[in-house]
Amino acid sequence: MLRISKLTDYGTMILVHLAAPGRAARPCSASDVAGGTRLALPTVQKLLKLLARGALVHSVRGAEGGYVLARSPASVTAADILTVLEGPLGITECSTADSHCELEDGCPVGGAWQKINRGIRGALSEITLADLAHPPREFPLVDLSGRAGRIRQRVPTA
Amino acid sequence: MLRISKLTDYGTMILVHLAAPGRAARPCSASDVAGGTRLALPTVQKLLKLLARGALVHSVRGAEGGYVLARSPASVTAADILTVLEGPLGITECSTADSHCELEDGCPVGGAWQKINRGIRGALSEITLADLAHPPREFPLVDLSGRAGRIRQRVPTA
DNA sequence: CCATACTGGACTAAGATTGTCCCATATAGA
DNA sequence: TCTATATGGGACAATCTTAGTCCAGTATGG
Repeated sequence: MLRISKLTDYGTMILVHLAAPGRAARPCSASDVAGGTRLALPTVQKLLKLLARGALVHSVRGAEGGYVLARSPASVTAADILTVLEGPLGITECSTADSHCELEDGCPVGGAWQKINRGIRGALSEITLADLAHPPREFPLVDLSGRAGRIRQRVPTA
Repeated sequence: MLRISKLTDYGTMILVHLAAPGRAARPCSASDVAGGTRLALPTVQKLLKLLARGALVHSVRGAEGGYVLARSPASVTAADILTVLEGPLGITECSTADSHCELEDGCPVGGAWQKINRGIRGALSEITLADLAHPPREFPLVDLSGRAGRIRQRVPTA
């Protein structure tokens, strides 16, 4: 629960790939990224478009084109990524957009969700892409579950 | 994004309803709860079953039966509620159950999700049902969005 | 007994998510 | 100029999840 979508997870992987040192020099094509992340090409293409539209990566069209990180890894937070890939964050529907709540008045719960929301947003804002990209050791991995893997989309054949 | 399901939102309303002072005395039937919360009866029944199975409410069968809060409102956290209604919490699939990640090794992102996970869990553990039930004023409602309503299921007719 | 209520599960409809593909456009280099 | 390489912007179907409803079974107070 409270889960982020797989696409978002993939998108994060892509950003991490682009954040690797040296990749800021020349653009990295979608194919390159797909190869490097072992994600399926069409999916990578889709995600990169989204990331470009969200201004997290900069795109260069044409031959020799590709994608480059738009900002420094340290300045991109997890909250930024989630916002771009999943829309404005909010735990309940009401806490995001223009929602017409039929019980606005007698709804004492809303305020608390907002507080929780802020807590979550805080946690998401503390992690930057640099943190994600880099050190596997910095996070104790206290492990709420016993496993640290992640389900990945299997690449068809190529 | 990072949204909780409507069912969870409804479930929280139900708990808040049951946490009202005086309701700990005699059991409250599903119909009562539906009436009090303006949610549809079948939905309330379903949710109450889940809450009972999760040991958040205690059920009394037979005539004059119903549901009573199993613990004091102050001892039930939002994390408890979410866990019961949406299963073990975890931002990514890998962070919850037994997932077989095909890229376990070269996956530097996992650890960071765990950290984010802990931040979120912390935020969720700070809010109790008592907070949710009670004071509408205690939470500043800094308002990340401009609205504070919540979409509710419309009761058919009755 | 019988009306009241919970228990467990099945079931459908609706919606969101995933993953793929196609065509238009832009550009580097021969 | 021409061509191969890439992105841009959708459309699209398959699939999974969510939401909501309903029914047969069991327990219990009066």
